[in-house]
Amino acid sequence: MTDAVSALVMASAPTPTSDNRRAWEIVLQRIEGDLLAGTLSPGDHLPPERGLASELGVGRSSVREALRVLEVLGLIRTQTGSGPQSGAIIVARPSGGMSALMRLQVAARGFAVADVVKTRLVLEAAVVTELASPGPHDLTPCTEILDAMEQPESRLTEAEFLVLDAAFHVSLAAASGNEVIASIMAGLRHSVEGYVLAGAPFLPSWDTTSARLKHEHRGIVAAIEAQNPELARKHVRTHIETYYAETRLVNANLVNTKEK
Amino acid sequence: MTDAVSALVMASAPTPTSDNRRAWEIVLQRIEGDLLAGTLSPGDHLPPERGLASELGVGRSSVREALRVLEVLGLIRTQTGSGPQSGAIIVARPSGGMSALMRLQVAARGFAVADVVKTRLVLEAAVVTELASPGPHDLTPCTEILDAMEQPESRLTEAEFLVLDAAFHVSLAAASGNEVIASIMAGLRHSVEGYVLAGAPFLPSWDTTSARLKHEHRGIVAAIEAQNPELARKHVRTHIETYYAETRLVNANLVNTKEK
DNA sequence: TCTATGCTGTGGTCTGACCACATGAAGGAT
DNA sequence: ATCCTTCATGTGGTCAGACCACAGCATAGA
Repeated sequence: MTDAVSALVMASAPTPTSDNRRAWEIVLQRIEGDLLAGTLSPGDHLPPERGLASELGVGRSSVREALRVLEVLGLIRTQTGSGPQSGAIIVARPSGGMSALMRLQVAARGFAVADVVKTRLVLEAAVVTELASPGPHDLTPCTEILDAMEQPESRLTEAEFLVLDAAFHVSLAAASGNEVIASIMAGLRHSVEGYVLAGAPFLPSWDTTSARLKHEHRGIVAAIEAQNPELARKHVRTHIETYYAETRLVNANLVNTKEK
Repeated sequence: MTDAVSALVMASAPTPTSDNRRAWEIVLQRIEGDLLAGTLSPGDHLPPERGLASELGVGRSSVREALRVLEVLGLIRTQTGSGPQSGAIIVARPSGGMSALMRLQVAARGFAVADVVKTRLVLEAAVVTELASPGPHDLTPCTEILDAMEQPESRLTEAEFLVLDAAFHVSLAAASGNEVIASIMAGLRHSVEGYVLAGAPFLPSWDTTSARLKHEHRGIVAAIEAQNPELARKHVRTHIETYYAETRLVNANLVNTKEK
């Protein structure tokens, strides 16, 4: 369809007509512009909602719609009260926004769980490849999480275990130093957390599964520390694919259970 | 810090106290729940804002804040008027939300441009590897975009060319059949589009650069069609890294220009 | 049968009001 | 002088009501 392609080019042309933007978009663009211009930086306060509204000539509710978007996207944090910590503050924490986006897209069938898992595989393979190559990589946070998972006296529930499992994988991505990949990993992992957790009680043996997961985690870390990228990738592949196969089985069981 | 780890576990515990959720979160969770339960599916209409508000016992403005979030995240599309196309409709288009998220995070310095480029590299290498392996892959949309880029009579501006360039890379990801990777690629590409476009006029020769880009695109497609994953990855790596090196150079020039 | 007109319900926006909250200044007690 | 209590202030969070623009549809008329 050359029509579609030409439409693509057309869409990039600016519309010199009247201001068709909705009021909350004006607010959003203003803040984005201030960020790009350096007028606004992480740690800075946004103007009060009422001030922003009168300054931009829009209603306070429109300002609030824009701020809500920024909050969900992980750009700002809001707090009531007075003082230096109150108001809306630029924070730029992408993980939360990424998680919300992916979780909702999975819920709305925009993202297939299988694609989420495949993407995890691609990214985590790249992460361990990077970590297994020479360089200043600090795996301390990762191993600390593994230690916590293996405390026999802590009697972790399935949910707690899975939280730590997610944290381990995200910490690997964080250790690679790529904030973008770390955020995406966090989003991918959290987006399917509900499915994994819902299926846990239906596993043949949670003890067996969790023990295997813990063992595989150690294997990944060992391969990284041995600077063996191929082995690390292989372990990651096995880890995630087996995990997913069990999850898929579990979901099938869930469907069967519902149908009964 | 074992403290941090234990805090992680604590955070997963439910809070049995009063309902601390904000009103718009109630709306968001309601819609997410309906999606997960299958009550709401892509193509369905959301209840009218006023009805949702009274049903959930919140104000209409709170409902609107939640809907605004869903709209930016690419889950719904809203339209005024009456009839079957009006109201809020579930659409589940993740690309727009991904682009908005990443663009704003780059603007707020939550994402470094270098990390964005590295992530593109990782994902696009995986995409071409997949495409170069046997299977039913339709590259027609990709080559049509390349055709449009090479029309000598179209006299594309830099902006139009870059739009098509972005579309080509996204179409590759889409051809691989992984919607998650395709959305992320779209987001990554669009998040840095402003930087690339701003630097284009400062390139030594736009004709030379664009000709090289077009040639490299053909090389990538040729390697895919030859089912040569290694060559395809190599071309992708060269393509993106050279592109980024020029962009970085351009940004340095921009800084120098500003300092003069 | 076709056309024009107005009704209806939708999202989009603004205004004003009230609340809960955290801070910090003012004032009183020690 | 120091400490504690009290309250004024400004912030976000929320709601109710009003109005607008718009798209469809039913109705009445030609």
